[in-house]
Amino acid sequence: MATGRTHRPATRSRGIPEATVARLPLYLRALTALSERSVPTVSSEELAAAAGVNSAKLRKDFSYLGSYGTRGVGYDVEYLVYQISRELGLTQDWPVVIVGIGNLGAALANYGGFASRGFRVAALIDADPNMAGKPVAGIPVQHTDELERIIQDNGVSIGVIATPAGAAQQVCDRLVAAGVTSILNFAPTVLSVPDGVDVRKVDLSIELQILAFHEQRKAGEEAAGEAAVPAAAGRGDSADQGPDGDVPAVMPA
Amino acid sequence: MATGRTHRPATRSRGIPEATVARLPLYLRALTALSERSVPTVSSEELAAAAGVNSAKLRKDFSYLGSYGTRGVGYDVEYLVYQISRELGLTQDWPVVIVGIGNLGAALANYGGFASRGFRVAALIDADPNMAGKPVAGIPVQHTDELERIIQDNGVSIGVIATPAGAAQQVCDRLVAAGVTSILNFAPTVLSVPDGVDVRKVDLSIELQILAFHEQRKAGEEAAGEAAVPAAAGRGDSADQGPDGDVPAVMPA
DNA sequence: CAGTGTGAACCGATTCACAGCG
DNA sequence: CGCTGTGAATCGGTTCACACTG
Repeated sequence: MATGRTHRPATRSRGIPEATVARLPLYLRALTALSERSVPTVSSEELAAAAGVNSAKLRKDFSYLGSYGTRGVGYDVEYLVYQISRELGLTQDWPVVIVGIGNLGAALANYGGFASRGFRVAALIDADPNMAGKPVAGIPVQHTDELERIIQDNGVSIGVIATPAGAAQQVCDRLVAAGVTSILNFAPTVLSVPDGVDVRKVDLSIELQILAFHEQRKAGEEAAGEAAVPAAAGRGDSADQGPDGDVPAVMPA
Repeated sequence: MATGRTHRPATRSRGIPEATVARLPLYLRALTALSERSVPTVSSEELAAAAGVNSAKLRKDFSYLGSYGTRGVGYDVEYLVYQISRELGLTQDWPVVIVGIGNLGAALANYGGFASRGFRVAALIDADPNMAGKPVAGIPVQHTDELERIIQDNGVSIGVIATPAGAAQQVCDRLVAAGVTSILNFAPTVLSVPDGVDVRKVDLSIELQILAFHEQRKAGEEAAGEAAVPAAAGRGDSADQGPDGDVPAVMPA
């Protein structure tokens, strides 16, 4: 869906399915953990369990990247870490700016997962003049007026929006005008962007609402007779942790 | 994917596709905005634009709920708000607990989107004794020791984990043992839970990594000749904002 | 012979296109 | 006549099952 129309119909050399791309970070995390424990190789079965997917899917995913395994043995952990990092573009480091330094923005700024993996928080930006200069996560907050200069000076192409919903579109427009081409949006709004700009959305309340839906189902089904809930032994580790599970949601808009 | 095996093979009365469920909150938000502006009816086209999806998908989605529209006219905003709220189970209100009151936990506690839509933050829980008693978003933080009691006293069935990765599984186990059956996990770990418990995951760094992948693609393709990037007129509002775009990711695990 | 790599079957979701209705 | 509702076509992704290989 997302990857809408006319998204590169040609130059279709190595087309990795979006669903696969969305899982690569998952594999990468699991592999990194193995790497830290100096595990040399893993089987698809083991790695799949660690990443929370099933092994057939994992093997299929890797087959899109190339044949990096050894039959009868498994995958070389270090090698795979490298290949996936490269595929995701994490061998270079990406400067990102975070706009909107409220609780959420601060949480993002402090989030270790960014710095550790190819991302560098180039600047924190907020509209509140009182915030200007204050350090958050060791980085001084700068005023929105500086936005364009910051983007350009640092060659930023990825922006994170953590502002209130009302400000999001305006911030988005300025980011895009200044040269940002990928946006991670935490504000609960639909952003409209020109063609060629990718937007991903993370929406906290939507996730809860989806859980509520399923929760309601569970409650309703107790009554509905039937041998409901087979209640197979606890701790069924195998199944998909369906991350965002999902489908990517990137769109040229 | 997520909705793995043997998930209610029977009692298949009103089966709403997971992909549709994941979009209902989106429609609901757009409808709420229209409702506040006292707009009485919308066409599928208009509503789809406001929600960031295409109209065919929206109509198909609504068709799973029933025939709530009027041909030649559109949908009644108020009525639809009610129907979707009911379908999502938001007419009742769900007490939730947030475990791990760091920056992220605090951001979640302050997040207006929860309280406004069927959710009530019943308690904030943190392992740090120094946090105990401190109010965050007007709610006093309680110590982890109280977790089981809090869950039971408040009949909490939905828990939010915003702890560091290392603590997540342990917290999860305790939540589940105390009776929680839906978990929203912000910690970058794969949680394993018994059958019948739903887990949804929100992972900040994964989203960025997916953006990086696409960003890298864009950079690479400039060189690769070809009439790349047709650059259709700016601000293409129609296309999917593919929210989490996604596929649900709920799993009985 | 254990475990990868992959064609083929399957399944759910999206899109198309138009019949049906207010 | 305009817009909904939906069967049919299509697409992308997942699962199956097994041939192949180190």
